[in-house]
Amino acid sequence: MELSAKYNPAETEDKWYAWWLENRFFHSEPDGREPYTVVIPPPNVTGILHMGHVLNNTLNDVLVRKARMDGKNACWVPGTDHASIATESKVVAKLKEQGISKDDITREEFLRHAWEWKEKHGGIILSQLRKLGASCDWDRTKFTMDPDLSKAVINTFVYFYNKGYIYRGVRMVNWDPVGLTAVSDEEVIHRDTTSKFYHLRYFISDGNGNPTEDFLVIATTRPETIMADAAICVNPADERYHWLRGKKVLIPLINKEIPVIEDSYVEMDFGTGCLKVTPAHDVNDYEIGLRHNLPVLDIIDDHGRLNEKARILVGEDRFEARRKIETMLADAGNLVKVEDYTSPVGYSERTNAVIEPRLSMQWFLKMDALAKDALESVESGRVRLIPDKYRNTYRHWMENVHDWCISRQLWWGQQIPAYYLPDGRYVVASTAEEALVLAQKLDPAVTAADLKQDEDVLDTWFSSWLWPISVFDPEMPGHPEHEPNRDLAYYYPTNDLVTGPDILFFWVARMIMAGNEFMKDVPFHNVYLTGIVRDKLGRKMSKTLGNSPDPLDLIAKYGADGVRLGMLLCTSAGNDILFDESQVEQGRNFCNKIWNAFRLVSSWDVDEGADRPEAAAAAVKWFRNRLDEALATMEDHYGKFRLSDALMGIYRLFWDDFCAWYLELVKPAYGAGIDRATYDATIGFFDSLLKMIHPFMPFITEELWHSLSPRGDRETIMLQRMPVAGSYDSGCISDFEMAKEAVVAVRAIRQQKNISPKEPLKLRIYGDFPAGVLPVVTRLANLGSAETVSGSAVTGTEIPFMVRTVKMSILAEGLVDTEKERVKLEADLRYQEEFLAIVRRKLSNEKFVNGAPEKVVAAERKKEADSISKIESIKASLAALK
RNA sequence: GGGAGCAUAGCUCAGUUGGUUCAGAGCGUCUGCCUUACAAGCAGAGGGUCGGGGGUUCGACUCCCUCUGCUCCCACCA
Repeated sequence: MELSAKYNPAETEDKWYAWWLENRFFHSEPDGREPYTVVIPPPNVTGILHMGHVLNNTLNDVLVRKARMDGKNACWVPGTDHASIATESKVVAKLKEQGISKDDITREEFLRHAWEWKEKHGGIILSQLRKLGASCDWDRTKFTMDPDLSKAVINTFVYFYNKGYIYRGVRMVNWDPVGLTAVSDEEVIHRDTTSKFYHLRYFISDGNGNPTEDFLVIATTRPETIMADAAICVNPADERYHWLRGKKVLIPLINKEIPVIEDSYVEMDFGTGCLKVTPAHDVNDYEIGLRHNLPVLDIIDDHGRLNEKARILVGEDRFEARRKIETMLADAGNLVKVEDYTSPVGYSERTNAVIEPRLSMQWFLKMDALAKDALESVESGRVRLIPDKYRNTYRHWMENVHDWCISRQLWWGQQIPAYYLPDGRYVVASTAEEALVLAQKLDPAVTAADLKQDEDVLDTWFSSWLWPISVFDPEMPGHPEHEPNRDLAYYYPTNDLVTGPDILFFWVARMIMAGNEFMKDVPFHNVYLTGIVRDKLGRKMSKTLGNSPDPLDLIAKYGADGVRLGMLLCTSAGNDILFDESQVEQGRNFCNKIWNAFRLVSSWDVDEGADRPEAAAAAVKWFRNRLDEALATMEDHYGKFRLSDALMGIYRLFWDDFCAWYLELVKPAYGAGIDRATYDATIGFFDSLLKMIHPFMPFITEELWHSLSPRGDRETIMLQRMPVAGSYDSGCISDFEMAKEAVVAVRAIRQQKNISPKEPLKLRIYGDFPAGVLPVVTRLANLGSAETVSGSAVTGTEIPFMVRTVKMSILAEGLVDTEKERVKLEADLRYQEEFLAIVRRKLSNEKFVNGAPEKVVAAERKKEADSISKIESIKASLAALK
């Protein structure tokens, strides 16, 4: 069969993936083997594949495939996250397009739309992962809102409630006026934002609500909230304002009288030293309000608009109101000045809306005890963070954790299992039936119809923190006394988790908490934290910037193997990835290289009668050792999660060692057959190389592995054992390296002297050269002859060169430019003499000889000896030139 | 404001306890090649006083101090 000179991934990738699925090679069931378990960081159910997913899942797949080939029972559990706020906002937007407002429909109707949306878009990202080659056990696909997983979430809530960890209360929370829900502290992104600093004049009241001549000036960034001011606050130590004690001031525009209070919270040297206290709309002000028993007046509604309590600008958006009130204040004579100002402003991670600190009734989970154990899990090393610089960050977070606001004012998610009695009291239970029983203990008259379930749902992370447990046994969360089922007992704890550092606290830390709580064991042993995928210019890839390529386009253009390789080549743990399409091109080129190496080998015909050439024998011996060496290095890199190093090692092994040296050495002459021993060895090497490459490039390796030798119907490379490093002879490798150096030197001479590669050259060797690899030089440097001569008298018709300490020369009558050679040799001589002087200076330093380890000193002495012999050799060559 | 990290070739990065010519790799660049596996290729070459300065040491890319530049995390100065 004629093979194309270019590898065509489109012809192989879908075929093999379908075949893998058909044979259920990815499927895992508990058995006697050692398990290797990974759970996918569940992507948003309605999401589509982006470069971050490609990075993450490629790394995951490499680890899983490697473990599988190491003979472990590898299980990679896929699934999706319901992503309550992200999904809900998408559904709201889609309904809006259809002219439907969320306010006009019931919860049940909305959820019906949401589930439709989920059914329609929910599978997309998972099918995209298949394109990438991800070897997930699709039979185990889970969704965080599957009925059993949702039940686990509810049980968890009830468990922590009964344990006293969950409480309900009015607290200042981060309100997202676009998502219309509270979000947790972790979901707020602080960004420096330019705004204005308004200096406002508040007149002192005469006691009857009328302004006097006197006034004070406050500085604020939020003039639209002045109507909610409850006081003006100064530092008690601030003598400038002692005259204000006991006074009342009037809020501009609405002339509302508020007191002046003192609190050391106020910084005297910031702004004017006068702070307006607005308890409803600022976290600190709220705290001050509590201390001073100030009233709370909430003038901003859910959507971020001023409500009727503001008295003016009612119905205006907060930012619009800010613009308008500036003019109004100026007109009223209350605006002293406006300065430009930059300060951190909180934005919603999901909707990018400016967060409004707002007082509201929410559910919280106490974190201190959970965080303490989760910190210990990492500090003790039971969970290893890779790279470990994240341990510091992790510790800091765990030591400063706040209680977790777990309620969300959304519909898409697990509804909080709290049931209210008509009198306002409530009970918490897993089901309405159980709730009724509890409620009737409080009030025997209560009926099922009287009970009203809490409207809110739980934070998405309140379900995903159970993921490593609930995907195996959803009965377990909330029931620590439950006997783990067969799957959970076998697969838990999982081995490695690959995820981004941006969700270290959202997700990773909380999974550790849930694992400790319900399993009394950590959920995973290693957390490999990837970098963020950025573009060439270092900008984060994002939809809005439009700088993120569509992974599927890349796969179509370069093949999945090429994309995987391109991603992995620039990946070191924890560092950001500067992605560029040229890397994918490199990946594609590597596919092509492998493909063409195969084409070469497959074109060979074995000649059973042929003898093995010396060069081939040397090549086989060397490559056998080299392969073992490379395998040992590879294992070392895997052990340290240095996957791009492991890959690069294999890449060079294949391209340089195997293709450029080995194959060139064993390649039979055109039209000639190859001897059996060399052929078999080559097929064996190729087989090993394909296995080494397979975790990184699963498709092409499966394709070629099947073509390389006859295989059974259900034989797959993915279930072959990874070659194991044997012991190797480094002397053999070193000898071969010396032969390579000689070949390179001769080739360089050809280039310099413009000698065709086809012209056989005569080589002279002055000294000892490892005899076993001489045929290598003869073959690849295309030598007509190679003779070993004694002495060092190079004649004027030779071009001398050094390979390590061995002098060699090429006989090249008529091509030797004596003058040039002399200049070159003299330069070499000067270099060597300087080098020798440095070495001798070291060796004559007693402190060095006495202080340095023996090995180092011995090495220096060898340098000295080598240098002396080189100098002698160069001098002899120079003498011969004269 | 607090904390962490980074700075090595044109670009992206290795360099594991200070010590074999340890200053490396990949890509890119330059030169010569359509050589019967591969021009998505082959052969060869050039390129860095390891951010600046100081210190410890027989010896520093590696350890310490300092300066400069960048990044990230955390944080309630309105």
